[in-house]
Parts: sequence; C-alpha cells; structure tokens
Amino acid sequence: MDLVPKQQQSKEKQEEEQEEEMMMVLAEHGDRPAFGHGGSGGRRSEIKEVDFFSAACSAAARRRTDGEDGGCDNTTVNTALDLLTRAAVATPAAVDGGEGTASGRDKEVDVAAAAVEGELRQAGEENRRLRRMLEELTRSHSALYHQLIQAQQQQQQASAANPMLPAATTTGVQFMDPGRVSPAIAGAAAPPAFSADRADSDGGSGGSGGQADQNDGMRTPERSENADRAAEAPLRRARVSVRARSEAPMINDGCPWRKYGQKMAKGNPCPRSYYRCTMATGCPVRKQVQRCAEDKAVLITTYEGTHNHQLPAAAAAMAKTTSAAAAMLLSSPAVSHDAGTLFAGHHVAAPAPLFQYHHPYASAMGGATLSASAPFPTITLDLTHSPPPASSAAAAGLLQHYRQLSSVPAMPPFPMYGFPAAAGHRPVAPPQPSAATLLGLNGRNRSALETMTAAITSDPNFTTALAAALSTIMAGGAEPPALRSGAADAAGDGGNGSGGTDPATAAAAGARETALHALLQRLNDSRQ
DNA sequence: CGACTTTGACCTGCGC
DNA sequence: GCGCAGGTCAAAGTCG
Repeated sequence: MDLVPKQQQSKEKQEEEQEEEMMMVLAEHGDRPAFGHGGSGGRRSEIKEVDFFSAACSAAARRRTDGEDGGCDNTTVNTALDLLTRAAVATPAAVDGGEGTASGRDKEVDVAAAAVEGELRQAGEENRRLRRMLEELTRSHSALYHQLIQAQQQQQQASAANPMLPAATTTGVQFMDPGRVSPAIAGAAAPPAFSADRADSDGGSGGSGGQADQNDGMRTPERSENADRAAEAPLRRARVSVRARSEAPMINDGCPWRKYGQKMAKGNPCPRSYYRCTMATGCPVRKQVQRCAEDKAVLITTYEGTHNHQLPAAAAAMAKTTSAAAAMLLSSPAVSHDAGTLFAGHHVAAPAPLFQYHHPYASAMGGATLSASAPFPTITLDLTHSPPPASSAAAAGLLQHYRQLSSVPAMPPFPMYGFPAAAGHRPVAPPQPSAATLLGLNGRNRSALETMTAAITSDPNFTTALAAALSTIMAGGAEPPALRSGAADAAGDGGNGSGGTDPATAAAAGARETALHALLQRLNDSRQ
C-alpha cells in the first residue's frame, strides 16, 4: 500500500466538505416547493412536487451520514473519485469503523478486514480505469467544445454578413440551446424555421412578424406569433419527456411555472396540465404534466423549448439535460446518409438514426426512447423502471446495445462526439479511445459495466442527477474538464470563459462531482 | 387586491 | 369539407 501525502489527505477532506456544501445548496433549492414561490403568498406554494435534486442529494447525504455514524467507513472510501488513494490509505482499523480495533477483536474481523481491503484494492483499480475513461471523455469534450465555439463564431460572422440567416446569439442563453444551435452545427440543411422558439424568446427580434401577420387582421400579435410557431412546429421542435414514479402532482425542477391550461387527452382519464416558465418574461419554455394512463403512479413531464434566462443551479442541471437531449434530436439530421443507412432497419424520421445510435447511452441513464411519430420529435427518459438484476435478460439486452455500439465503425460511441456534429462540421475523430476502451467491454470491465448499469438505473433520483451531471458535462459545461481531482478547483478557479466563480456554475460543478461520486459509491455498493 | 388556477372557447393541424 | 384532438388564450373564480 502506498502512503498518501498529508497534503492529499487534507485536499480530500476539503473535497468532502465542499461536496457537502454543494448538497446543501442543491437541497436548499429543492426543498422549496418551487423557485420563487415563497413571496407574496400566492397559491403556488400549494403545488406539491417531486424534488429530483434534493432527493438525489439527500440520498447521497444519507449514504454519507450512514457511513459516518454507522462506522462503516468503507463507504466513505468510495464516495470520491480519489477512490484509489483512499483505498490505499485505508487500513484494517479504518475499515473496521475508524474506532481503532479493540485489542481482543476476533480473527474473523481480521479476515473480514482483509477481504474488504482486497475489495478496496479492486475498487481502486476500477476507479483508476473509470478515471481514465472520464479523462478521455473530458478531453474529447474540450476539443469538441472548442470546435462548437468556433462554429458559432463563424455563424455569428455569417449572420452579421447576412441578416437573413438566423442569429447565433449567446446572450443569457444556455449553451446547448437547441433552438439556437447554429445551423452550421445543427445541420447545414436546417431551414430558417429551425429558429422556431427563437423569435419568441428573443422578444420577437427580427422580422418574424412580417409574413404571417398580414394574413389575418383579426389576429393579435401574440396569436400571430403562436400561429407562426405552430406553423413551424412540425418542422423542428424537440421535446424531452421524463417519466417518473411519483404521488406528487408535479416534479420540482427548480423553475417557477404557471399553469395556463388543462385538457383531457384522448385515451387517458387523467387530465394534462400545461405550464409555462415564469422565471423571466417571454421565456418560451413550456411543460406538460400528465399521469400515465396505464400506471397512474407514473408522472410524465414533457419539456419543450429552452430557457432564455439564467437558471438556479438545480434547474440548470435539469434544463441542460433536457436541452442536451433536445439538441441531440435537433442536430441529428446532419448525420450523413452513410450514418443513416447504418440504421436502415429503423424507419424513423431524420433525427432518429443518430439518436438510435445514442440510444444505448440514454438507456444506461435510465432508459430513453425516441418517438418519431409525433409532429415533434420526443425523447423520453424513463425513470420508472426498477430494473432486474444485472444478469437478467433486460440487462443483457442493454449490454447487447453496447456491444453493437462498439462494433459500429467510424462512429464514436459517446453522444458528446455525435450530437453537435454536423455534416461538414463533424468533429475530427476524437482522440480515439476505442469503444471497447471507453466502455470497458471486455472481461471484468464488462461485468463492471453490467453492475454500473444496474446501479444507475435502479434509482430514479440518482439517475436524474447523473443524467443531469453527464449532460452538463456533455452539453453545457463552460469549463469542459468537469472532473478535476481538486474540489477547490470546482469551487472557483477563476475559470476562463463565462463566469468560473458564478455560484450556479460552481453548484453545477458540484452537482456533477456529487453525481459521479455517487456513481462510484453505488458501483461499490452493488459489488458488496 | 394581486397572483394564481380553472375552464370553456378558440385556433390549428391532420385524417377521413 | 368535416370532425377530432392537441394546444393556447383569457375571463372568471379562488385564495391568502
């Protein structure tokens, strides 16, 4: 066992403290019924919501607390990415609960401690592998991110030169706004109608009103806008649907919503409610909430559009998840015919081939499906399944997805390589860790993947948090290397670009780390 | 009284 | 062209 310098140990302690702070921040957001509901005493506070984020955090916190109180220190060993180093430090005494072994302790305890030590060593190795994977991932993301920025700059220049092109504004907007992804990224063939929500969210900037308004003098400007949007809708409007098991009438995603309608949908005895984001005037984001007809315990929340304002940390994570998913859908027509033919068996609209390609990953994050039948392409994140053991057929099927994935040539397996890619703008082949390398699809790693899959998908709260964290890494992180060994960095390293010390950014970084730490912990939990 | 929800009417797209 | 269904609007109602 290697000895770990004290510096590193204190750094790890710092890390843990910062994680706790981050959880408190997230829980604080989550504990409110909804953002901004406290104020003047409207009835908003009556809305009961499932709080993905606080639940995820509290679960993680609970695990941490258990580890401390219950004297089961081996759990704390696994909660950080520095698993290896922690494992290396762990002594049998520490494993026994940190109380120090009593002088008369049984040999059984020693045996058990040795066994745990062995497991820790194994976990350390796995952690090292995971870390390598994540480093590769973040490296690739960084490269891709820069390409995207370049493309956006090109687009901005182009739109400055030619006002007819949709503007690629970046003010106050999430990074991966599907409605704002420049056509260069989202697909060179994307028609101007691609900016469906853009006109609304930008306060109707530009000449969107000109064409349709003159059709009908009776229409109010708002109606005109709606009509315009409706006309454009079938072309390009992605939706992200989240299925979660909940008794509460609504999930808390960190945003304030105002209900603007309710409708009975055909084939479902439960009404569908329509909400609009009220955090900023003119925010185009809407969501629909409905209970599943088959299982009324399942709450289906469908998001549409992208926020045109800053979001609280908790909301940002969810928003980026949905935004990234939507971006996947919206950017996918750029996939070349070659890529499309890979999935010739799937008769789906243009977005589908790429998404089919991504599907296994989405599945790993809780189960995702794509609906291409609706006028709007919709991605569904299903968090309701409590998956059978990893050895089951379902898990095998999931793994089969991965294996097929790994056999597809010239198509890197990570969504981050694919979704912003466009014809002619496809990123240079990523720094080529093979699919098998990235996914660890051989030998013991494969079983690790199975375990990980089961662990990830067994907890909706965790799944959401992880999905949000990964999506943030993939789609939104202004600071690509989301996983850094020092949490002090995450707290604010005066980072480059858009606000490294921004609390929301720091909180998001914390959420990412927390989720990934939880992943590692779960990985180990499930191995025991 | 202001903020929010409810609910019927209206608009639009789509299939027959 | 007609009817249906989804989505949205806005007046009325409700609540603190």
